[in-house]
Amino acid sequence: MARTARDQEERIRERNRRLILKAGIDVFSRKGFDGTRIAEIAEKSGLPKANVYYYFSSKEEIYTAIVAHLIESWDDALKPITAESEPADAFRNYVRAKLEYTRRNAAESRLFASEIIHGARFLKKKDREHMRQVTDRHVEVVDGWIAAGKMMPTDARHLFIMLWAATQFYSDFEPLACDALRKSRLKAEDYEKAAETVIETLLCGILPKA
Amino acid sequence: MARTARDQEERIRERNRRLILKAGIDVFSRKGFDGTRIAEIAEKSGLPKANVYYYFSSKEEIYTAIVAHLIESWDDALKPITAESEPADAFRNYVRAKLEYTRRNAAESRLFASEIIHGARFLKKKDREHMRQVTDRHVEVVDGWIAAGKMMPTDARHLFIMLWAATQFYSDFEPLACDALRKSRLKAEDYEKAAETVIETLLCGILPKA
DNA sequence: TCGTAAGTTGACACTTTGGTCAGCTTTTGC
DNA sequence: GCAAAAGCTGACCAAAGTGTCAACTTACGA
Repeated sequence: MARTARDQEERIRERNRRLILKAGIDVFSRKGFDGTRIAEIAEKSGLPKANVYYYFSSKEEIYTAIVAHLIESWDDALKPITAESEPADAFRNYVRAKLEYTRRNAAESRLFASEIIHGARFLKKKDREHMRQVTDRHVEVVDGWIAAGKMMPTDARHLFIMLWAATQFYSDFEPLACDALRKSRLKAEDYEKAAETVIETLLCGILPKA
Repeated sequence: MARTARDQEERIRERNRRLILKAGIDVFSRKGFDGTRIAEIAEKSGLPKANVYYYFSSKEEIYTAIVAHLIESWDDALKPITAESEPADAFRNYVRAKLEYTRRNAAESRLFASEIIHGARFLKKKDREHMRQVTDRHVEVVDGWIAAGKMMPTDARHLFIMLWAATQFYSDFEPLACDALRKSRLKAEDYEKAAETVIETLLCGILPKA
């Protein structure tokens, strides 16, 4: 038999933990930390409540596990920003990748947004430091582009904030986005149009060329 | 004596309701709807809990009163966008006004952001419709500018989303903004710099002119 | 000054909910 | 096959938190 004891054990652990975390993302993102009841996570994951506590020792532990995990997964979206690439291509790809990511992972995105809005209570020092360093590295890249005359002189840090803000908005504040666009739901094509507008506005400006 | 009975009565009512709403903004913005305990609002407002329930029949009523009130106060920030003004001036003034407003009213801003992120559960139909109509009117103005050749053709609705996103970010996601800017706290000058960057980026684009 | 309405409040009832636990079943390693 | 470890779970508890209430005080109007 191919599956060893250890294998099987890990399989059960992993499967159930994943079920719990997945249900947690769903509920936490809709209700926030305090609004979430473990009973609902248990229900969603198809496990009895006591079983949830067998794998996680507290509500906070589930929550922080989710937050920590999704921070890692964001690094990918920033990949397009490298010193070797051309600014125009890099920003185009970044905006597209980020919008696509938040569209597909809207729940995680909202969960994180809610966490930050309420003061980043449960965001671990380590994870914050990681994000700061990733930002620093990308700021350096942009400053390099500016020094090389490939870009107008701009404050790179504020620029990244604008990019983050614009790309998060559609998923995090979906009700507002829907209202502003006069749509009942956002579809892939709305995100396409969003990417287009953000990119065009950023790269070309909104005034007629002098 | 100038103050009549009616006056006095209103004075007490108004004063206490205001105390409660003010405390509510503070606590709701930090803890969210579910994380907020009426006891804490009572404490902050210096009133006993039972007295809070004398003026508001439920937690939800306090919350929705706050949300409804702050939606009105936002209309002011959009004042600069009128058909008569020049696009460049209008956007400049709008961004400045909005950033200044959110800086001074960060708690309200976060409270509203949290409400939207969690699905706008308590946002009244009437208030949503009001916001939609305000947006519509401003979209018409921008479309007018475009038709008159004063602006590059751009999707006005996505443009307003970008503006909203960028101007809300610094207050709503202050911890992230601090990290990105490598500051421990945001000061007025940081908002100044933010306004500058947003305006420059929007109006001129980030690439060297062709 | 006195009756009435408004305002105040400590104590309490009731529900929700995070977390525990003791005993059970299943799986594993040998 | 069997002991030990891992996994499972219904029942329970204590804390917290919303909303109520009946009695009390203050303010007002005539």
